[in-house]
Amino acid sequence: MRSSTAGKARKPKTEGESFAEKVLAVVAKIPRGKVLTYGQVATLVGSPRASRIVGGVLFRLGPDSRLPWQRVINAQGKLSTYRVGSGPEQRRRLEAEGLKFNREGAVDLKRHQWWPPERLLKAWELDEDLVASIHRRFGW
DNA sequence: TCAGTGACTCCCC
DNA sequence: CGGGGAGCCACTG
Repeated sequence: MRSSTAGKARKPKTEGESFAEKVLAVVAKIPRGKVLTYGQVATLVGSPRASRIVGGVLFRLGPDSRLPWQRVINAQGKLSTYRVGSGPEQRRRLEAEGLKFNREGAVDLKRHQWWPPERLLKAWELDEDLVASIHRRFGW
């Protein structure tokens, strides 16, 4: 067995799912009419600072995916997908679920942001310290 | 193996 | 409230 790469910690990989797979699993659970931010998703899969990677995963997923990718937005309550062309599609889908956009193109996160129920957190085996940090960081 | 990349976030002014 | 800039880190070729 190779004696590891020098320095940086690598992704588990033998630990079952990859980062991307975890992201998709979380996204699949977001209820209709609710949203998560990229940062929340990253936090929920155990890498609080990997929000950009979450975006990359969803980008590669493609707009035709069966998953509710439209329910992931940025921390400002706005859509980050205009840059890649799927902004109108995402907005249309969210409005179809009852979300309202204000004049600046943002939804009310306080009202629509979702947090998984305890049983899901358990199923995802989130570290207790992580859950505690989530409470602190997002005031959940 | 490794440097480049980006559907992000935060911080500072 | 808005814009600029610097981190961030899994993924990609």
